[in-house]
Amino acid sequence: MYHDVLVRLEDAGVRRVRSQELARECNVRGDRVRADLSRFDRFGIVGHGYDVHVLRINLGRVLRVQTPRKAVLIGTGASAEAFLLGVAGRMVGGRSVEPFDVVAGVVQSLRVRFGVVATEPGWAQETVDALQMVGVVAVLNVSGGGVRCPSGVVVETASPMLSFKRLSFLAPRRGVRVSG
Amino acid sequence: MYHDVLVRLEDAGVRRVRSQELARECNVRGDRVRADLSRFDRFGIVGHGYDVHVLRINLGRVLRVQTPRKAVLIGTGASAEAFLLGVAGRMVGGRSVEPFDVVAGVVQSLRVRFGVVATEPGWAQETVDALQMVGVVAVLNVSGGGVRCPSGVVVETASPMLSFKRLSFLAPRRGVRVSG
DNA sequence: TAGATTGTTAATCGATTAACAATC
DNA sequence: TAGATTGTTAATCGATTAACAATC
Repeated sequence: MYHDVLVRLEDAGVRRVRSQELARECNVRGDRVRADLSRFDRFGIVGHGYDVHVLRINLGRVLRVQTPRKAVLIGTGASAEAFLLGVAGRMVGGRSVEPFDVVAGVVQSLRVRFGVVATEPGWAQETVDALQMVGVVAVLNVSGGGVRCPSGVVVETASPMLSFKRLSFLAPRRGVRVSG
Repeated sequence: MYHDVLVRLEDAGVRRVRSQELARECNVRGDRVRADLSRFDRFGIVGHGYDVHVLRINLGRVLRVQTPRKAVLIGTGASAEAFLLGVAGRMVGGRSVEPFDVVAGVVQSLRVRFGVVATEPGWAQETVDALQMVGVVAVLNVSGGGVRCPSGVVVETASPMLSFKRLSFLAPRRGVRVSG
């Protein structure tokens, strides 16, 4: 979240940022930003805030987004296309459809560690299990299906349906005030 | 999360479910499920677990997903299409492109409370602000852009880029064991 | 009655908030 | 030196876990 904002700020030519400004962009409080960042190191200059570039680089290192990561995307439908568009910011060319065994072989020999599951919902579990078998350790599940995560694997599920149910519960209701 | 699983179970014809089984599907523990559910009511039968249908209905009521909710989707690109596909489970027909003022008028007069922002990233903030002005109280932001949420509005941002950065940090690294 | 499983209470843990000393 | 802002410590809060009594 902070990293995203820092990238935006740097692109906009901003040099210096205070914890409160960063907080505002992220809908949190200034002390929360400082507490979070200081878990890793002292990135700021007391009395002056943070150097945007320096903080972006350091946070990138912490998140390990500096070094390129090989990832495999399983699925051919609209979710797959939407994911590619969302990550690359543009349409990505060059696809071919291969049997899963072939894909698994490539994943294994190239030591791919990250996976995105964009299959039909009913195939999500099987796909994650298969990816785990060939060495994938982190999976983003955008299939809409549920997944029990095998040991040794981190699974993050992103589903518009789930997000919508959460919103439906969290939406402010007239006359009801919720703390936090 | 629980509601999603219950819908799947009911579709599969399952009548009864124990907290541990529900937990397994959601990658949590049985006592967590019981603690969560009992925040709202006593849905279960001691010694026998939960009736899938009864629990689904009750949880649906809590989440307010039973009553249909009017929502407005702003945006015409692939994110918008992908969202529709993800929610409806199929392609949805019947679109027309209207000036935003017209859309705002319709939102206001139909008292639409939910919004999905699938514009280009740079327009997300402006769109959320405009929706707030015409009475929207909950927004799902799938634009890829950042949004500061105006008061009185709940914003949930879903971004593949963000999810990927999180995974990149959480992914198990050889030799490092993390608690939790 | 015996066995199973919920719902609740108490204990633990971690995350957020508040306050402020350190220091640029 | 004065003002601003970080990083840290202590206090608060809420969420998770553990244990078990209640009861179907």
